[in-house]
Amino acid sequence: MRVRTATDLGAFIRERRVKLAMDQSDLAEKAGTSRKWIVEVEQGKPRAEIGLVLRTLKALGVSLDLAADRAQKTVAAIEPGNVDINNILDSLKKRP
Amino acid sequence: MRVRTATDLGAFIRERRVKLAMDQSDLAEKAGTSRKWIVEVEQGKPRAEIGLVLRTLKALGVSLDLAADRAQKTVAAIEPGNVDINNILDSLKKRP
DNA sequence: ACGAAGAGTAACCGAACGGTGACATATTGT
DNA sequence: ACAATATGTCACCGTTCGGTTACTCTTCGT
Repeated sequence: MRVRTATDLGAFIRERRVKLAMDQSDLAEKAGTSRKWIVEVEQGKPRAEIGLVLRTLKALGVSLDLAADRAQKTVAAIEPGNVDINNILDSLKKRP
Repeated sequence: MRVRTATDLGAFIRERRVKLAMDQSDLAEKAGTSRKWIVEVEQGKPRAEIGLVLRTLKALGVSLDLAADRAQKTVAAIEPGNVDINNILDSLKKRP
């Protein structure tokens, strides 16, 4: 599922929790947090901390993947047919 | 990229930012946050809030996907060949 | 009809957040 | 060598966090 907002996240977590037949207390314990926090996150709290979110996803057996959108190009790739010379130079420069 | 920890997240964000030839100030502005926050997140701050993280990923043209791990099964699916009768009943129950 | 279980809410509290502005180091281009 | 740029760090501050405990309100099984 593609997650764009905290609300998406909350919906996914709840759905997954229910599918695993856990109640909020179960999940809270497994994720090492409080039931109150689970309630808030499932409601889409945007200020929840990622650390807890990641632990919660782990407790739910959910993996999180990031991918650069094809639509958005790097500056070096905007000119068609270009080699990304800047990145090549950068990575060479960083070696001691 | 699979993200398991806040450190993973930070590394990905930095990598992506550099590829897009943005500095921390650029990204902070685009994501609607402060440069200080970008610094901390790139360093793997586990208590950063997801709302800002999601905005930052958007600013970087990165999509976030969640997927239930195949390994972990729902309770209803543990018994082989079972129909997930609980979920069916639940969804019927929820209709007004 | 009854009690149990799940979910949402409230008040309280210390701890940490994120923004600002300034300063200190790298690192870069000329 | 110099100035410009980028990154990391600091102190300060108002705001909000997350945990705890207790209470309500449904919904459920019996």
